[in-house]
Amino acid sequence: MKNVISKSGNTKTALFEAACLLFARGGTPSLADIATKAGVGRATLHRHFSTREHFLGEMAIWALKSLEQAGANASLKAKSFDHAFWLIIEALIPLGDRYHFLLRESQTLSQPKIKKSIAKNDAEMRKLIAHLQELGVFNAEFSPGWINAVVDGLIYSAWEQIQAGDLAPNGAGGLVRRTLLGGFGLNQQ
Amino acid sequence: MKNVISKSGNTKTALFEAACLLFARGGTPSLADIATKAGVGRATLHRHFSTREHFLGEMAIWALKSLEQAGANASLKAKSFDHAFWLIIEALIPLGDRYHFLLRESQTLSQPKIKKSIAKNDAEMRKLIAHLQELGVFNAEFSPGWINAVVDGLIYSAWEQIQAGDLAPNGAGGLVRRTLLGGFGLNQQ
DNA sequence: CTTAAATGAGACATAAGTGTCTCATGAAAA
DNA sequence: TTTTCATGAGACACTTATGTCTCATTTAAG
Repeated sequence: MKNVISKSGNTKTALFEAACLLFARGGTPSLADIATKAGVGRATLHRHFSTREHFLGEMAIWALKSLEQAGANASLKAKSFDHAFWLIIEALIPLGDRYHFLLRESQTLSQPKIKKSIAKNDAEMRKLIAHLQELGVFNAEFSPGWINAVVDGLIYSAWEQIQAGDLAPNGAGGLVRRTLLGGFGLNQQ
Repeated sequence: MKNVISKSGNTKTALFEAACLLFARGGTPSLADIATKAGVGRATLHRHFSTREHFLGEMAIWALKSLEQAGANASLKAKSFDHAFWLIIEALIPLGDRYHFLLRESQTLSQPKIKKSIAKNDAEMRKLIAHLQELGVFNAEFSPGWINAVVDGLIYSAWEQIQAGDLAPNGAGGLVRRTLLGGFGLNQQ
């Protein structure tokens, strides 16, 4: 019996990762573009996914699971809610392109299950933020929804700058943290 | 002789605004979708624009000019560089969808002139940010490039929340300002 | 009121992307 | 080494979007 971590699994992952990069550039890449970027034949893509919609649906599930896994792994190492939050951010930055795909592009899919999962994770994030506000980590003056939206944007911006070579990967988590906590002002409050 | 601010001008503007909204939803809308959203016939769109590429090019120019105009108008009222910056932000938030289109979607166009103009405006923004760092408004610890990227993200996030009804338009400018200057921490620096 | 301009609708042709299929090749498992 | 599985290439059919055109209608200007 064949090892389930097969080349098939590698092929799918290569396709999903290629698609993420192409979507991050803007526009809507064709299946042919995605296959080429992944280094596989278009026929191979069609062997694994019957339609474009099917491919994007599976991709969204893959992105969701890997992001949830990254978040869960980060939370396991946490010593506090505060710590957990920053570890999650750090874990999500390298996955900024698939995070962006999940929040932006996959919304056009008619996949209530995925939308539900995204909404659930979003609600959990806002809950954590609200809790951190109670703990005095975040200013309660701001709505958790707004802080959450800003966090999403920072994760993607950091990923983009790393991609462009303008930001060192190892320093990204700290940069996002300092940006979120202190802003860019000089103690003018 | 007909008034140049004609229905033709109104038709084009309706198409550009409709396209902005559709692009903001994610995905790549068809010309038929855009025409329908704008409330005009597809043949009419094709009378004004010979190809899809032509339409998107003209749209990018329109977006660029209106954003530049909004920025220039804001700068005229400014009493200082600091003041100018915040007035520009406030002016750009309601145009968040076309700002987003310009930065994201139009990058896929093969239009060096537009890319050049976008790069020029971007450089000017970073220059203003660097100047504000010298003035002590912004913390020089952060790169102007990073601050600029965060500003772009905040403008779009604010626009999205207004669109969704989660943020009052009149309070958006102040929210972005407080976010940028103070972050979400509680004076933990 | 008349004329001109703009537009809508829809048919048709073209182009691009998608989906299916077959044959051949390469890689991996038995 | 043989067999099985995965894949590549490319042809072909289908679908969708785009681009063109004509006729009719509406709107605006004279």
